[in-house]
Amino acid sequence: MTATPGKNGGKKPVHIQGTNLSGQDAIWAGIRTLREFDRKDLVIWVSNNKYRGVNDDTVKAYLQRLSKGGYIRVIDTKNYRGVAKAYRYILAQDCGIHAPRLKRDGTPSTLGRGRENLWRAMKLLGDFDWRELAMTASNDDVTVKPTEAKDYIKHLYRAGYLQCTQSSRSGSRANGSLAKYRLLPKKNTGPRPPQIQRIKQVYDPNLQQVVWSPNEEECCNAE
DNA sequence: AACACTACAGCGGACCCCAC
DNA sequence: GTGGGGTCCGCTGTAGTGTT
Repeated sequence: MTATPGKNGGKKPVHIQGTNLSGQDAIWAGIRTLREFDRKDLVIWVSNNKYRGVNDDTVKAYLQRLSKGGYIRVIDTKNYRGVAKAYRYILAQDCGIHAPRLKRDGTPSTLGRGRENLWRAMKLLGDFDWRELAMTASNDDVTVKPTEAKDYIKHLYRAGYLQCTQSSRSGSRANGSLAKYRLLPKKNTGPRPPQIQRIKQVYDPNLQQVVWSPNEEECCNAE
């Protein structure tokens, strides 16, 4: 299999996608609405309702994962003119509004869970330093390293999402303390965590916009 | 200890081929 | 002609290492 260079296959950066629903989110919403469906039903529903331009192959691949994971079940197959075959699925396990994140073999994926926990912990804690944030964001399923929490704080602070409520005191090791931060209420933009992209810019999927980039340092209000 | 940078693993989406 | 399966590529999130 060789991808044609000009076709630029592969995942696009979230800010290019320009939607607050991932393909999987849209597909899962369609499954929960239809309950019983074949692939064509689902593609039509998704394109009409949630996510214009979702690729048929994306639906196909996600259905495979859901099927392997036991979230949907094949209840029927039908033949077209005795040639092409189509599966009919039924929702077998409804885990709620959030689309299950699955690996190719159908087992749960923890990718991105760390950021979700950090974002939730910020809203929960009020004032926090990076150690407290990492501890609160960690649970049995996901371990958030302090350095990850620190990096996330750094970027959100630059993006103007966090207020520094207490500077760090590193002069004396005995009574030294870590800087404390607080999420600004007006920056609690929604349930989805702001993402630190590979090019180090901060993208808020709730607002569907880039809120800070290294080229626009002045947009960061260091308070 | 804190910060900066780089590399890697694995996921999501798209392309292509093949079976029916 | 249609749909399933395999594969590839770019991305994100995470881990590791070096520097200050």
